[in-house]
Amino acid sequence: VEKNLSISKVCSFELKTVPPYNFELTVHKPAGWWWSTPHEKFQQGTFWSATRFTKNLYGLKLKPQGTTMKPQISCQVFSEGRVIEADQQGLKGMLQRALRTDEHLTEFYDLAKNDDILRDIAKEHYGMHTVSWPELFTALILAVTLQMAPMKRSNQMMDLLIENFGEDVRFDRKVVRYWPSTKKIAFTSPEELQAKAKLGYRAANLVAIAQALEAGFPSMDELYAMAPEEAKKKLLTLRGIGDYSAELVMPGMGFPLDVWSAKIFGVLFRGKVPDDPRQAIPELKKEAEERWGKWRGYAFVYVLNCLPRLSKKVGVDLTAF
DNA sequence: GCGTCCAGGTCTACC
DNA sequence: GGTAGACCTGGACGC
Repeated sequence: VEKNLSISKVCSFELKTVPPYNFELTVHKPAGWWWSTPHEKFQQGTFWSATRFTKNLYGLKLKPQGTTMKPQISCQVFSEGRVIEADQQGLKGMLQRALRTDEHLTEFYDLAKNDDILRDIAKEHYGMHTVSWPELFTALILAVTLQMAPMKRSNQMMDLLIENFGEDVRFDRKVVRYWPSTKKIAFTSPEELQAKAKLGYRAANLVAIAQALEAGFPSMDELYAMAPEEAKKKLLTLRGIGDYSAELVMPGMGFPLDVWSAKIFGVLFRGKVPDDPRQAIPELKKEAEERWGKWRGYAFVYVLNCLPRLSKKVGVDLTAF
């Protein structure tokens, strides 16, 4: 009989963050988006999640200390075996990058003060940072399953991928279900992915992506170390990854408009839903860049996490699209 | 019940 | 360099 072996704690450290930083709003966004896996847990101020780093699975227990203005995050890492010093440092760097602990928001809030769309919502979620994805492959899975499908179907594909090809991380008396590895998907046939995860035409793309990553594609940390344009160009070489997906995979670098968000920003910028939302995407992206510059990624996240308040303000139900 | 339509894009084949 | 058409397939809808 297989035992539910729990993995044990291997290291802990503190992460200093640049204020203002609200940990809960940052990892547990009001609109419900997850940080690393849909099955991570946030209970009574503590956050249990998981990630893969240099092929190993880790359980993560993160707890905010202090306040939004004097913030710090206590991190505990759980793993099957010992973790060498280099990987500990690597994990720490990954967390800093993915939790945006070193990002100064002063400039964004100054901009928001004079912006009709952002003024109120920046105050409402003061201290909320954007995050980046811990692991590249899982971000690519999200991008691929969001393509050309209603949200319900995308969720179904992701759930089935985790259920049939993913792994459980057991630690600290919690179970966090986690995404499949690149290795697992690289050696799975598109037909099997279609049958078991209902991926449709996306199955072949996902296998090709997994194989490209297995063959030595840069990691997420390495992509963030590149110039943004170079990183995007690299992502675009992956099969099935286009403009929208590349910007979704590296949030903060662009303005990943799809048909759904184009409707929302159409209302906010022009007072109405564009007649042809897909066609309007390039113009709306340009408008966002002119209006918010390098902070457009932040504006994107604040807007999409404050739809109820914005709906009241503009008199259109933005949550209904 | 059944048929039809299309979705939180991307790629290819043609101009 | 720009743009129709095809792409899997489960729901949502009309009848």
